Amino acid sequence: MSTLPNIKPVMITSNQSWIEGDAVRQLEITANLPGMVRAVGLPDLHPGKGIPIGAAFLSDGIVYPHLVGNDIGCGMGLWQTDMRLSKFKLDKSVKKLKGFEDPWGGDGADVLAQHGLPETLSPKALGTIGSGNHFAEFQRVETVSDEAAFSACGLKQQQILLLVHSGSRGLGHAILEAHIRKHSGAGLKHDSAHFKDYITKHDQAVIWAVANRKTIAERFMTALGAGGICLLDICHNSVTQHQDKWLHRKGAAPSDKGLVVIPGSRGTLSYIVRPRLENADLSLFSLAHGAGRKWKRSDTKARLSRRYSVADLTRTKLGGRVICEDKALIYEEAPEAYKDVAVVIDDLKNAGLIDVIATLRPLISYKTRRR
DNA sequence: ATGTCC
Repeated sequence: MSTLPNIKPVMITSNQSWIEGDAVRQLEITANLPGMVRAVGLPDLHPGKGIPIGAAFLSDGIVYPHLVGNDIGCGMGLWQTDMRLSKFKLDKSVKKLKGFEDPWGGDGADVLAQHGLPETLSPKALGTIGSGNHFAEFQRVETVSDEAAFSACGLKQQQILLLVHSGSRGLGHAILEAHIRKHSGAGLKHDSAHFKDYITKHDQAVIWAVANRKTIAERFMTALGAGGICLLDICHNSVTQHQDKWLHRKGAAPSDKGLVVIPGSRGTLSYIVRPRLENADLSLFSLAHGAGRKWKRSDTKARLSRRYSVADLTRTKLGGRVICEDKALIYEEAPEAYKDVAVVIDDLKNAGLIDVIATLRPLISYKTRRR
């Protein structure tokens, strides 16, 4: 008599953190796909389109492209600009930030070549943020809790930072679509030709997304007459080889790639954290990638429109400005639609997975602006 | 999430 596999996901949460039942059910179902050996739900876990977001899955001999999703390579890049906080003019900067919906005027083929990618790989989309939860955000240092680690990575309290959240745009979308058309939700056996084809394209999309965040950062800094250096770039949607198995991260930041930035929402602080490697295996070398959604996009307008006008939403409780000239999106991405990132951070800390190095305060959150 | 429909 054979027994069905029953993989129990490990949950990195506490009773102070709210996880939807739907998200847990999605996690349990996904954890029991053929070949799955371990699964982890992170404290920002929330329901997705069948697959939960804020989770990591380890499989043996098989890869599931739909667990990575369409935004292959999506992640967070953090730049330290050469603009000093004391000289940063909020209103003036807000006025200067425009035109990012137009194609980038630079040499996309050259950027791709610099990253070792074919020059024909969607060069025109490079430098565009996209929609949904993507953004570019200027920030300032709010608190430093580990001075040594803070300065060791080159951080300076007086410098304006730029956080970019974007991914592989139409490229990743096309890669997943092509896979789904042929194989639906089926996995790819690691010795098949389709597997090799997918992994090759996936790895290109991951690099493309890095190039995209870099191009976006340069566009934004150039718009303010500034330069800057990249402090970190962390991908939270990918599948990578892990020992002799395959590790899918769906809205999960790696804890074995150095410092990680975990943003809350445009109305809360972001956290720069140092993963604690000695405990990293507990969560499949993965961390929360943000606060996680609390409300469905489709619910936000009804829940908030009587409390806040669009104009209200262009300013946050922390004094930040929001550039989002899309009425639906400005409600969908309201801080209230997200869980409390402080609780997410607490859960990761209490699990022994991270130490907080610093917190960052949003100054200008750029989503989209009409031409 | 998405040149948001091939």
